[in-house]
Amino acid sequence: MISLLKDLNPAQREAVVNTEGPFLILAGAGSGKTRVITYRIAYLIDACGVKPEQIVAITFTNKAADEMKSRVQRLLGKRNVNPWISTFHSLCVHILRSRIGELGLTYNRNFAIYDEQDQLRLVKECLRELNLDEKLFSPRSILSRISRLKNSLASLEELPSPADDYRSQVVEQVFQLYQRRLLELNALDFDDLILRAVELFNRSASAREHYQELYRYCLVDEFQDTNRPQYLLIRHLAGKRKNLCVVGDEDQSIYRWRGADLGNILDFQKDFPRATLIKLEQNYRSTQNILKAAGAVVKHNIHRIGKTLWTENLAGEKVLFYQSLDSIEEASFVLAQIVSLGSLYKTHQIALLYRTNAQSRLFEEVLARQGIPYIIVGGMRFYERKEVKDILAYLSFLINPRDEISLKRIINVPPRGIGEKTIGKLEERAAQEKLSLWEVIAKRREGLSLTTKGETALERFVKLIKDLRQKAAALSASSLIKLVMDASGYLTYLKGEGDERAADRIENLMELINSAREYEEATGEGSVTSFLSRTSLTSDEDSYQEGRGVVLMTLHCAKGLEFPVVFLVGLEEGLFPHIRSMGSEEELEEERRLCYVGMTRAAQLLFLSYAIRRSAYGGRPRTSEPSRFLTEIPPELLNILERGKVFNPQKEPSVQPTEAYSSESIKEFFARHNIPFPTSSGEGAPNGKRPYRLGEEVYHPKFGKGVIIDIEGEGEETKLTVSFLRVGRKKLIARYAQLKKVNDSF
DNA sequence: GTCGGGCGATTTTTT
DNA sequence: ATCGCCCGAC
Ligand SMILES: Nc1ncnc2c1ncn2[C@@H]1O[C@H](COP(=O)(O)OP(=O)(O)OP(=O)(O)O)[C@@H](O)[C@H]1O
Repeated sequence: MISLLKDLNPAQREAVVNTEGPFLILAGAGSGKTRVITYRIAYLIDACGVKPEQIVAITFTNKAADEMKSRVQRLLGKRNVNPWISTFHSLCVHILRSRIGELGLTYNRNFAIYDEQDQLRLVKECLRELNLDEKLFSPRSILSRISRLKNSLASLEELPSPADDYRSQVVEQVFQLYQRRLLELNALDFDDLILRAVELFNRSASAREHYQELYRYCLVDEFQDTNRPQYLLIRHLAGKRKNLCVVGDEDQSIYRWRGADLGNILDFQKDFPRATLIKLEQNYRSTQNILKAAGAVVKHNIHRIGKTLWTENLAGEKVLFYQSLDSIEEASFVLAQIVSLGSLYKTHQIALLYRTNAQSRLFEEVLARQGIPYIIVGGMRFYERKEVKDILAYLSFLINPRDEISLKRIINVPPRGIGEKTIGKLEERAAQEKLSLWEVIAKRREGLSLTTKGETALERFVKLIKDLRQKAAALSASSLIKLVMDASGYLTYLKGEGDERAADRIENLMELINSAREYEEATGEGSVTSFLSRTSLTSDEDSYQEGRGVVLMTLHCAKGLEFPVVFLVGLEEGLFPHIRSMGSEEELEEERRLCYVGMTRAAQLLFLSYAIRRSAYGGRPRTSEPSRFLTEIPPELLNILERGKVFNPQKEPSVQPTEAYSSESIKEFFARHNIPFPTSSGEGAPNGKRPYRLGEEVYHPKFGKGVIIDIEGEGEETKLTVSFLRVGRKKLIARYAQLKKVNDSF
């Protein structure tokens, strides 16, 4: 334990050895906040004799939780020690599965957890019931407003203050019905998990005292991104002991869009007036250049407290910047650069970060083609795939007969002749007689003038469900999944489709069985409910194993992680900052913080790239200007790579930056590996002098370096649109503009 | 009444 | 790529 403390600086040590009472640690990126949490846990167990199960640590993502678990494990050696380390949501599910009865509502422990798909179905159902037109009130936006409303609430017992405009009134109306339905369906959405846990602690002294007694030490990472209900939960857990340690960085607050509230930091200081405030100012992660560049970007935020952050690390390379003509070239550059870094870095030391999940596709393709191992974190989630969701919906409905959303999802999947009309009649009766849909289906279908076909189909469906339900009790999740797939005819149905798409789906279902089996083996937990919890709470199949390859993920996912090499791609206005976040200064500042988070993930090398043209899903390519964040980095911190060249870190870059690249061009690289290189369409003036080409790099005495993105007219009349790195897009007349061609590397 | 094909609109970020 | 919607086939 003495050796533990050697790895800490004095400020960190203070935060670790003072184990009693409230602590607030505010500090910049890479200053060792997470290290404080992990060491504090280890110290509590090792030096203070605290029982591991008396400690609860909360992180923001499952990845972060896993990471923290293994770090703690490592600090404590081989001893098998299990403090509770999880996300807010997992913790709440854990609490609610054993105590939800004490809410005094009609919930029971087999409650379903609704993901966004389920939520949308429910919102649509509510809209229909309220005779509101989906066209006028998009379910998506209603849902997001409901979520915002809920996350601003102290608890679900509290009614929102009445709104004055019509739309807000509609939202509140839908919200009320939506919550009532969730209760009827014995289901909770993600927000409810927190809110109902808070409500449980408000209402049940016994539950509250139980957990306060159990969790004597409470630690929270990424505190800046907690929302109101999460803060209230923490406050409950801290109880009278107030052994609460929270760490955060307001510059890394990137979840305000889902209700994260910096006010929590102020409230913490109000609610725990004797809290010790600790600031950490030394960054241990990044090179000076990376840190300076990231700091320069985030300084452009006006609504910011500001803080000191310095490092003893080397200056390192400048931030490397590559400007490509289109997204394909960007992917090619990244691929070539990763290959050329191959001698210095292992693939798993490299991360590829982007703003939106959709951007991963191209990179996946080039990496796969080249045989470079990679893993994708998040994105198209396994448990959200249609076929997987379908089977999980069967499970959910078997376990929780009130789960009508799942029932309606699977009642005619595979198609068994129970169509819209039939379901309509059943629902009508359910509403009239105040029965659940399933009760009507199972017991009260007479006299509904159903077709013979519908009637027999229902008869068989009822038999199927009753049969499955009877067997379910004795089966593990994996066996039940297998049984459901066979008995429901789902597998046969997919096999009948016969195309490769269906083959993929079958494979995914086999993988589902597998993941259930692995879960059972890893946890010794056979219950279907607990497997269903897991599928709702964790996004990835256990695909995220360290050391498996280049890590591809969104910037949001990367929070809290660190990599020797980071590629931050798609730095274009409209993409990053994202067009939908450019509406207000607040949103823009959040995008900027996201950029700061991304840049500060890098320890040694940071590559930024940008594509002039990019085609969105199927549509025509759009041209865009470089992200404003690029222009916010002081030029002297940037090393602008020439098109077609990769950076070669073996040469000494800080002396002569322009000579720092390898002479192997990307083109040669592709030729060597026999990959067709994406070409840009050549256009330009035919007469006399060498014409300008689209995508060509030029230099303007006033505007600096830029790339030609459009050419109009011919000869003397040629007009060029040039995207300049520093000043953005300009239209120039070729004859007058004193443009110099920079080079012709392709 | 049900089902499947074709068509158009639509996707930020996550638990 | 996927979902909702519309239309024609059974
Ligand atoms: N006192 C220290 N001595 C040496 N290395 C340290 C020290 N404190 C932290 N580090 C290292 O610095 C890096 C960043 O630490 P950590 O992830 O805990 O920072 P953080 O503040 O949580 O970062 P962020 O907010 O950016 O996620 C890690 O690699 C960690 O091992």
